[in-house]
Amino acid sequence: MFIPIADPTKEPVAVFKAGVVPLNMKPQTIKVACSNCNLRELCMPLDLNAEELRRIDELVTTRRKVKRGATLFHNGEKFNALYAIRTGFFKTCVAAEDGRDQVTGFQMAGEVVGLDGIVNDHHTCNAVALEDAEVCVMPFERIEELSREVNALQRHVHKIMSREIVREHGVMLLLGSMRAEERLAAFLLNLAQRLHARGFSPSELVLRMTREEIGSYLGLKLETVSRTFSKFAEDGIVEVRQRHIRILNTPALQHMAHPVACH
Amino acid sequence: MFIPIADPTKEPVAVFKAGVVPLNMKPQTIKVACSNCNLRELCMPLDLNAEELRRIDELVTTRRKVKRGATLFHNGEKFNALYAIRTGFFKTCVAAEDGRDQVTGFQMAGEVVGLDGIVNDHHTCNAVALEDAEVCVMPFERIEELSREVNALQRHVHKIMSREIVREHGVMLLLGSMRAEERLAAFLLNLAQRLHARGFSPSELVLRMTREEIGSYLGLKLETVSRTFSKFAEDGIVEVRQRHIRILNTPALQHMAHPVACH
DNA sequence: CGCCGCATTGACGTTCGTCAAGTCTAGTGG
DNA sequence: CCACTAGACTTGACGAACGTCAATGCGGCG
Repeated sequence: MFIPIADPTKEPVAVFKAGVVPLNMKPQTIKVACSNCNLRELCMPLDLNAEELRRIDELVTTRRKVKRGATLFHNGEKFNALYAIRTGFFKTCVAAEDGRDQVTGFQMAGEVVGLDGIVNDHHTCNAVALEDAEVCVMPFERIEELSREVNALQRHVHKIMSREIVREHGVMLLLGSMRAEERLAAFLLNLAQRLHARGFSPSELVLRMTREEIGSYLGLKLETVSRTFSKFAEDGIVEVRQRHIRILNTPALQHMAHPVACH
Repeated sequence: MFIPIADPTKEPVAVFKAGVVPLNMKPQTIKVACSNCNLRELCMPLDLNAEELRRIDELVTTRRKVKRGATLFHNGEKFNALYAIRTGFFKTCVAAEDGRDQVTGFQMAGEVVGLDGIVNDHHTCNAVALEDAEVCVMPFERIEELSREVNALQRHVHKIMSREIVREHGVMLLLGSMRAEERLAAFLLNLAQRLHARGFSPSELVLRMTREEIGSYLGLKLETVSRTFSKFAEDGIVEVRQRHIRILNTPALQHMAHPVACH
């Protein structure tokens, strides 16, 4: 099956609890270099020797907190850096000049945002935190410099960009040829799978975005999203309580997401 | 205005006739190194010194002819190289396992295809020639090697990938929130603009793809594409004779593509 | 406790998809 | 050079899916 949303788990990844830190350390004393970050498997290359690991630590100059509702970067802003999400949840959206806007993705811990800014040296979309978040700032100049010397990093950067392109192909398939139920099913499965890869339950999730944001991403109106949730609930496929979702019947949901495999 | 399809003209580009070569040379004697290719401004970085230009010529190992209807690469195939289109016209499409497929883009001379293959070392879509075509084969290993040494090339590769991401954002906006007329208008304007940048008329174009392929790209059925063409013709905005299109009223078309800018 | 934003649900309308018939054109072979 | 054919395109009638508008419900936060 083709999974239409970002999938960093294509490369083997250890399962862990995101955000868990030893209780006997105060938060501000925690050394958060990439080399000992528990998200390293998600946002950094795997096969690094000690020397390379040390150099990779130079990539992140600062970290930055972004409050819920605040923007990490916005359309038109000068592009300087890519951002690796440490904690929190983002949406990215592009705006048509007539005011409509389209959510182009939802990003969570370990994923990288900002790739849109490279072409024109300015960002072409907005990245908005859907919950309080923290990101690692990686100046692009430094990424380019370092990836000339560390082959694994160069390869990694290429893969991250290619992965985003492939993800968007999947979204195009979804938007271009799926019906409402198929879209929502694919969306839920993808979210669940990404959360599962981060150590959360594979069947229980809390949506960080509104029905309207889901609708924008899926090319549907919020009422249609709501109705489709209700239909899934009636059919006993998921349990829906506001933003709390429990997937009761994963195979059924998968079957919805890929329709008529057999005629 | 947001233009939802690949736009290599964001960087300044000389206007020229594609495919024009001196008549006194036999085709097979033509030396086609990047350094003297008339498409260089489109697929290669601009600011290279003589030494770098020479090295760039090493990028293209071979050229490959692809007959109309044949595939350049297909889903599942091992990824080895990126391809710069010298002549001809391609579509790329992803397939859902149930048989539906979605056209993800149309590519013409000077554009690069194959980026989807980098993540998993295998292509995830098909690239099919819509007319007899010729491509420059650029082994990806070599691209990576060389871009470690030629900064402008490194930057260029990053930009090409980022541009593709931004293009796809535009397609998502189109698929997610535009109506049929808006989609087709945006599509025609984009095609015309890209052809214009290659030295063709800004208002007259020959479609290389079927109504069905246009429909797949735009998330519409072929009948809807056909009807929308007819409506544009009735309104005197374009003249349609099969695949020959003449844009009679560009501003009107632009107005269709961005709807209600003012309420 | 009350308010406000988000979510749900219903009734109705529009757009686009489906099905079907018919036309045009480019390409093929006699 | 012309007739034939298959594929592509057009057009119409109808229906389904989703959007729109509106009323109501719910829950979290101050």
